[in-house]
Amino acid sequence: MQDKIHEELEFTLDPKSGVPFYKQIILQIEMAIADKRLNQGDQLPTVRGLAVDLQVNPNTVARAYSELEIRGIVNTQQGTGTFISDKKIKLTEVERERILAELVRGFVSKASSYGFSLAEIRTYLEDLEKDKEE
Amino acid sequence: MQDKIHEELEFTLDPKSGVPFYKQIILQIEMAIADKRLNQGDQLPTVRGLAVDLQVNPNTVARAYSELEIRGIVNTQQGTGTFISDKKIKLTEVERERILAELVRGFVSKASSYGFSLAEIRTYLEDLEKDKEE
DNA sequence: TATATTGTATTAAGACATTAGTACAATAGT
DNA sequence: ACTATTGTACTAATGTCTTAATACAATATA
Repeated sequence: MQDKIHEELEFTLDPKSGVPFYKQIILQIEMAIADKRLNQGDQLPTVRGLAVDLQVNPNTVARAYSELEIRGIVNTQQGTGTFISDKKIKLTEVERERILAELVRGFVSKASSYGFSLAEIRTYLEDLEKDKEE
Repeated sequence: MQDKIHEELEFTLDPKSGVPFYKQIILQIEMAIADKRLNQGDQLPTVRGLAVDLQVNPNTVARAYSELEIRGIVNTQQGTGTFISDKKIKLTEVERERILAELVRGFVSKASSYGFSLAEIRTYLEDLEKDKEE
């Protein structure tokens, strides 16, 4: 048993968005991790619990958790629950670098096609960092 | 009529990748733009020509071009061809900012969920820039 | 060792995505 | 005008995605 479930997560689904339910769940968990509302060891809502809240089939929640598990972002244990994993002990620096490179590559190629330069993107990120500090 | 078609583009398709043909075409064009192998005004291979080269139906190439056209990345004219568009005269600064923000938002939230910090991502981009200069 | 709680597996329905076949339409250049 | 060259529309076949129904399995804990 680890930490308690964060009640303040407040997941919601938008059926009109065209984004599949399970992807919306993944995105909201990613966001919560980025915002530090979810941290290592935190328990996610249970598959069943979240399914009831969101009024979807448990499989839909399970699929979201399953994708996050494949990525190493959560750990799941039957009978126990699903928890934000402690990635630091699982990924080597080489693996981290490879994943980041892959993420960045896809992002940069898309941004470039819109006419954004590498420098422009970096500057934008710098501004984002400054905003966070304030 | 504008510039000649770049012969050195060398598009290829990997049927085993699981990525749809039309998406592979889009990605390779985005890459070529990022690498400056394609620049404003350049003509892309014709729908039919590329279809023959890649051994796919013309509609598959047309679909790739069509998506790029919707994004404002290429301009298409029947009887004439498809060309890399001059985005600078079409997008306002506000629109540019909005698009970049949207791209970055998705990317950062995903990267964060893998445990990458904003600072780490920015540093990685800086290194990329330095590599390009060399 | 019950039994409640947690996640998992299988299947099927419906919608959507992907591609090819074929025919059509607009423009350029003679 | 003619004709070659360019992109486009329509349709059908096939596969994939998304979700739900339902039943199953592992763990925790009383």
